[in-house]
Amino acid sequence: MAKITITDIAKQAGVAKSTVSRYLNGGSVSKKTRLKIDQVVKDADYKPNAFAQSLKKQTSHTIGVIVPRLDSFAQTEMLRGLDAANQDDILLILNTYQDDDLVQNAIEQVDILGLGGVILFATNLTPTIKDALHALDVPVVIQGQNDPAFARVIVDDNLAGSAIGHVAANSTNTLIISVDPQQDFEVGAVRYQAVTSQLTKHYDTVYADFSLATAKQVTTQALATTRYDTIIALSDLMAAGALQSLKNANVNVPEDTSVYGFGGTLISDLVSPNITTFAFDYFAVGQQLYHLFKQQQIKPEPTKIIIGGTLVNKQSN
Amino acid sequence: MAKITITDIAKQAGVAKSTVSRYLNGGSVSKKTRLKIDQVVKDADYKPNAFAQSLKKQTSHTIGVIVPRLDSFAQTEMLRGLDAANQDDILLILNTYQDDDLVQNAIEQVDILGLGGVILFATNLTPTIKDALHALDVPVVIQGQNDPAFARVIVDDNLAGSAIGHVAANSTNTLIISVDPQQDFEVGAVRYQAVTSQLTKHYDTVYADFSLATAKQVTTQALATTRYDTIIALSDLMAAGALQSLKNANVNVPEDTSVYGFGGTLISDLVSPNITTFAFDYFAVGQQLYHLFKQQQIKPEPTKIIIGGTLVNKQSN
DNA sequence: TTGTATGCGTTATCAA
DNA sequence: TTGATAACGCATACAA
Repeated sequence: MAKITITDIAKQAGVAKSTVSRYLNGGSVSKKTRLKIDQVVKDADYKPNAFAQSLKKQTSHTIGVIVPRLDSFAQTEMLRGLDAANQDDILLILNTYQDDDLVQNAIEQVDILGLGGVILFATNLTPTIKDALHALDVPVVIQGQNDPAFARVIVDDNLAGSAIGHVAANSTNTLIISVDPQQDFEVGAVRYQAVTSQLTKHYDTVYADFSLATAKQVTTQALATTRYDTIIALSDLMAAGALQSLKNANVNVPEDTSVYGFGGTLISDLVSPNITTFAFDYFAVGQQLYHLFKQQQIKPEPTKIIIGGTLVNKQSN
Repeated sequence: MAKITITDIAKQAGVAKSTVSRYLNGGSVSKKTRLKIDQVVKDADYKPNAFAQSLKKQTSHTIGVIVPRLDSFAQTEMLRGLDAANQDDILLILNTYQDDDLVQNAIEQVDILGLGGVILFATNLTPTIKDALHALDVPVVIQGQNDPAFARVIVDDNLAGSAIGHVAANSTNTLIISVDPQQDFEVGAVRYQAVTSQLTKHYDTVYADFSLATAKQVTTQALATTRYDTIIALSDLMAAGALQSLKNANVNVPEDTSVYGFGGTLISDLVSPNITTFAFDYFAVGQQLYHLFKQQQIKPEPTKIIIGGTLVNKQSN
């Protein structure tokens, strides 16, 4: 595809290239020349060069979206929401594979690539990462952690944790599959405490890393010594891991043990029995993230947006 | 973060900016000035402006990766492979949500954003899309369809289909959940025919669209009138859909009906019983895609790379 | 309303 | 080996 520039257009239309530029950017152009340029632009299939534009304007319409993992329904749903709300930006997805160092790298890319901003799906907001974010002079919006220093969209972990905890309140012996609060404060601390605040009897807590394999493993370990009538996993995928472990141990769900998850993602419907879960509208989270980002471009302020959800009773309790 | 340019570096080092440019690009610089610039660059934390570079060089180190859907383990595994093999490029992921028009849009972005190339996860290679790809003057690599006009990496659907078909060869009544070959020739025709070529008795074929919901629905429809001893779904997710339908119909797997899938993704382990499937190494596909792309940059030719796989016997047959 | 001239940050050409 | 200069494509201040 031959690269046709603004100069070509100007030449063919018999005007100066600044006139074409004005035409393109909605500046003042007479009706006559407008029509003339209209024509030329159309048959030349002209597309402005984004590099030149960005170089000139010192900013780009590309937003860096930093995500910890792509193989998660919650994340991809949020991406879908972002995409749906997106009007005129390019979303550059930067996968960090749950590695904090890669988050640093990704943030560096902002300067290198001249990104117009950052949307960060945060798990572990380390001081270094926070500093790097603050050093940026482009809008930053985060998701997943409720840090008052940033504009953010979060799901209502208090509501969610309480709701699940409430249903399981009278369990006599509960196993909670959580995550290290150092790794994800929002889930490992906020959601966790909302759950435990409702429980009236004894409970044990084990940590996994959001993966199915680890959740399965720690569950098996726990089951080796103890019998639980309830297992609450702080994510659907970890609940699925627990389910597999229970199956291996020949424990019936829900007859012997009830299982709960969080998220309401496809996974909760995929496994059997389906997992009773607190469903978040991650698509809406994505949409709100985009809107919040656009708002930050106009007026930066650490707004907080909370997205609710609903308890979905299925077959696992 | 103050934007520090090559001119600043030059000034501070007391040399011309062209010298700094040479320094940065491995041109000839005397040891003395090299050390001097070394120092300045380091404490200034200088990062070259990607826009200016791309504008000057008329190409960028950003590769557009066009993917039909993000919420698929196969796709994300390939992305992981791409990322892992990636040395010095930026991967711009363009999600098309299985919409052919969006593929067109994505290809247009190549010119607009000045992308250095395209990696396309293809499902439906329409003439329009093929034309658009050929019109590009940057390297193009595709995955998913075996079109001799393009450099491509594909999984061995003949092998896979035959393997599954062979195991199910003597089923008396088989239901195949396929996809419209117009929508995905490789799966809907190649993989499909490899399967049917092995079957010795009767089989019916229904179409779904790779989603769990549709697969479930068409299975339920089929079960309404007929009893099958085998169901072969051309993807794991569709097999999961079939499984749910069977469960609803109180058909036992594998006692009454055997179920097979393709992919070997997490899904086959998530559902119960686990699905016997033909597992592809999608991570390797991703890696090969990147290597093939880099090779295209040097010497364009429609190379074909085939990635094999293995039959994984689980509990569903 | 239009055109001229300049600069964004970088690379490349060509003398010195 | 070095440096002055032009050019990449576009946007804008300013003059006409």
